[in-house]
Amino acid sequence: MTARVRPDAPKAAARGVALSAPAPHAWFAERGWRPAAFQREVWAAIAAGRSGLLHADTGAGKTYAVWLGALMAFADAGAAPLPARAGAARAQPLRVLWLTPMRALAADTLQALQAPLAALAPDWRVGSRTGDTGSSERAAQARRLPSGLVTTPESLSLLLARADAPRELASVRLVVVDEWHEMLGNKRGVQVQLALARLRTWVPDLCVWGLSATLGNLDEALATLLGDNAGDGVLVRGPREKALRIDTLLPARPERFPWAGHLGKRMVPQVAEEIEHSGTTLVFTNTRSQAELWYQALLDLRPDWAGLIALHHGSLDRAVRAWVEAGLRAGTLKAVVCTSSLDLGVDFLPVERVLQIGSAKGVARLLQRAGRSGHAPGRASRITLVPTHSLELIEAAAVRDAVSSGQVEARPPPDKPLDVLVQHLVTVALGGGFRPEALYDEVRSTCSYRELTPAEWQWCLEFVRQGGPSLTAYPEYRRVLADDAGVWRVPDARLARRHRMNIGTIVSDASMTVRYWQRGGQGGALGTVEEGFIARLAPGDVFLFAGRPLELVRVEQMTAYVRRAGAGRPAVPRWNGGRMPLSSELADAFVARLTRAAQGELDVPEMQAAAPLLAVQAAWSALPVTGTLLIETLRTREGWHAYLYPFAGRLAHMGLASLLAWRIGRRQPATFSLAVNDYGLELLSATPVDWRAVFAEGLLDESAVLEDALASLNAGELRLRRFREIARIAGLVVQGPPHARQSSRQLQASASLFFRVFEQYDRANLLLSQAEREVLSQELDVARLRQTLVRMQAARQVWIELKHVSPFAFALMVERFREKLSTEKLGDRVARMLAQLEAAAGGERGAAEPTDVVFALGDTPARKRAGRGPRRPRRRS
DNA sequence: GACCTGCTGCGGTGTG
Repeated sequence: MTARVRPDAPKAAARGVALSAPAPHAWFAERGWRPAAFQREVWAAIAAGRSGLLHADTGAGKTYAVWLGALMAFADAGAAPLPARAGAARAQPLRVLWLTPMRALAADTLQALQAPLAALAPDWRVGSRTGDTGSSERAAQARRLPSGLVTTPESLSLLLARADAPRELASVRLVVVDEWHEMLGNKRGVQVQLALARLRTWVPDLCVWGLSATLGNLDEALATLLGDNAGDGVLVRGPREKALRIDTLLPARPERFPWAGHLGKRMVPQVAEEIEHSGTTLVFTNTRSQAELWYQALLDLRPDWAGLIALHHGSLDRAVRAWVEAGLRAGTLKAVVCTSSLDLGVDFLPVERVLQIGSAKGVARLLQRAGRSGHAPGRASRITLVPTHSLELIEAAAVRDAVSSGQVEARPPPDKPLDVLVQHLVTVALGGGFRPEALYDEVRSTCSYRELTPAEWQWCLEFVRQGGPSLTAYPEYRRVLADDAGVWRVPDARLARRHRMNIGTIVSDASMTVRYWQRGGQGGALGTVEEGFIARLAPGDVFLFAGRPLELVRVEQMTAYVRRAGAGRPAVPRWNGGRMPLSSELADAFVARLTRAAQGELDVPEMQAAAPLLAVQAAWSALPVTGTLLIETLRTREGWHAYLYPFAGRLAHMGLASLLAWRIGRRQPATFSLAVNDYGLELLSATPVDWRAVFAEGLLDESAVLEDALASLNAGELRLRRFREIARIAGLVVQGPPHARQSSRQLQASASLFFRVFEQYDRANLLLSQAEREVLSQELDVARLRQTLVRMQAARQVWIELKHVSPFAFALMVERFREKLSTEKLGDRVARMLAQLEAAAGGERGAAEPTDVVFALGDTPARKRAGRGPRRPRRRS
């Protein structure tokens, strides 16, 4: 193998990487491959035994990953030249572990690796191992692992739990973590960190490489991947991102475009038009029910597209989704309406257009989705934003600004989640056992646990030894015991099986399978919906799911049996999914846009389309711009309203709203209704509040924010919810085997029981405090909340006494009505509000009376029936 | 009494 000096690697040189990289093997040369600079950089680093992180933008990642996979063959060849090994009788032992976050990616990766590996290293066998792996392959792997193994973090943990793990895994030379950005910020990533620490103990000079898409904290991503060895890591950047085009589908009549709402059905005809004139299109929506509704709406408009457009989201059965994916690959589908379920995964070459309905909520997500189009080399990616209300026009302009200035979100790794550690302890006890002192050092070599205190460590040991003080009486919580030699092991095969069935950190929602009803047998599975939704239906009711109206036939054993239903007005399932807030990066770009608009700069089509709304906002109130805190107050029949726009995302706003309400309530008795969205929040009191006086009294003080936030919310309920997940991960409650799985309701009940027991008898239980920490950081976004308070204090306050509900306030008002809907359908009510607002906005501004909307909202059904108009406002002095 | 916000991802069963 020849070496070649590479003159152009300033970055690598700065970090001290060897400058020589092997030339491509003849097999590659014959195929015309000329490695790019960054590929050589990675290659050289691996040849030098260094670890690192390769960052390449979406769309190119897969390809690079494959090259990296080929590189590992060369890395290994350093020890034994390829030609000599070609005829080797004995296959290589496990050399390379390749981790992917998705089973589907494992299959793809394997396929891509097979040809180059067969040519370069014929004595290598490659295989994959995921939950999909068949029993014969499993049996073969139990005898002998392949030389290159593509697997998931969970399956790797299962490998670590094998008694022969130390011997079997000691031959590993290189671990590649694909899509590291997907795992870095969550507990799956923590599980990967722990597994890597384990492997490093057996293989001190283990080479570890991460592959990552665009990320705001690349250095941290590298450090987290490598733990204590980070000092030696190399960060390699791929070529500058490919051409990316972000445009917006502007509403036909911007001045009539709604100020609130999220479905965006008004845009259906325009979207259909775009689909009509494009190649294969992905239509991303933010929620599963929104995907269902959009799919239906498109079909209603274009019945001739039946069979040409499809639906894809996480609650659909895997077989259904596989069919859609195959259709995409084959290019037989014109469009697919989907959720994040198609963010990752198979490279769909034929995808030409990507449409994003509603806010993408973050820059990284937008880039990820844009990257799904124009996958072929030399083709640009294009994403078209489809706003669902007027404020999203501004967001569209903002997100493009953020992309061009490289403002991408960071994903911070979780801070020592003890549930994951507890699970890992049992895994390690199964996989050959451990000595606490040595394992403590190993665990602390990871980034997430480097601050783990001896007391916390002891607590975890005790917890796996006997379940902590309150569970000592139960044998199933005596999971790990020290043997005579002082090695901690799992003493019981039954406990071992129980643990293996519970490995992993993903905890799913309570859900029920939906199946076609068939006499004398089970019909095909369509997917899953939440138990709570089905519970509200009676047999005969119709709901929309998997893109078709279904009639509920009966419910049996966690399965809802259905048949096709005719036309009608179906219900749409609701899933209590995640609640992604607008990212700080995007919010900042949003405010920057408003600030420029306030200076008269409307230089892009989106801002021009938003101009009517901005004009009304400016005339009736003011634009919330950088450095100011806009506080709108309003007096209606409902009471005393205050609207604030901190732009901190809905999670922080929720915390902030309840915090403010609670602090005001401490000064004077008051009850508040709260409403939040990603832009701001509303406080509404039925009794008089002197807002200015209240805000003057240190209401925005950021000290004691933790205590106040917890006190102000129903923190108990939030903590319990969080604790349920923790209990599953820590192995306190287990699902049981697939054939006799407990219902999620049962699981929840037992988790709640533990919660209460711990609260009463074991207050020091660290899993309880972890639940609290997770509530604060993940449900309330406390760091952002605190930051926001600081920023609000420093800002200049702009007080506006509203006469009309301002456009920004309008969205919040709608939000609140969603919560407590009475006699009127939300849609009707919003439509009426809109009509009146538009009338007010369209008429002579001075002439409009301060009535309309606000007071119409206070209209009672009785008055409406009596045909009387809205009551006149009772004006305050 | 419906509802028109709320994403994604994995794993296990068996033994000659």
